Amino acid sequence: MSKHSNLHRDNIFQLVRRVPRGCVITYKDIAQAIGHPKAARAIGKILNSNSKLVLIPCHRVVRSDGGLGGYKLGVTKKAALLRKEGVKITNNKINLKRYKVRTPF
DNA sequence: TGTTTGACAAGCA
DNA sequence: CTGCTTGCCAAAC
Repeated sequence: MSKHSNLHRDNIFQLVRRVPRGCVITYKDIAQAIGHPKAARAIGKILNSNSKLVLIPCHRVVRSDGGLGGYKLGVTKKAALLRKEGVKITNNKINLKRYKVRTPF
């Protein structure tokens, strides 16, 4: 059950899985990490296929402008999860300077 | 195999 | 600051 293009997909999921509680990462950061700086748009599409929402905290993936982005179960749910982890959201925006992970990639 | 679709991003008016 | 346009990439049609 291994298709070749799943390599990136798995990279993405494993990367997101490392994002600690109370922190966020951007779609763009992920794109750069897998070697496709311009593929941010495709990241969301791939995360959308994430079936293991509990194992992979994709609610911690947000837009590079601090916007929430989307979520399989709706942005409302996403915002609730983030707030529960201590991430403050003001006017539907997140302070990346404060919550974004320090790139250990 | 060509076209359309999105959980994006950057530039510009 | 807000809204529109163009570029990108993987997956679904």
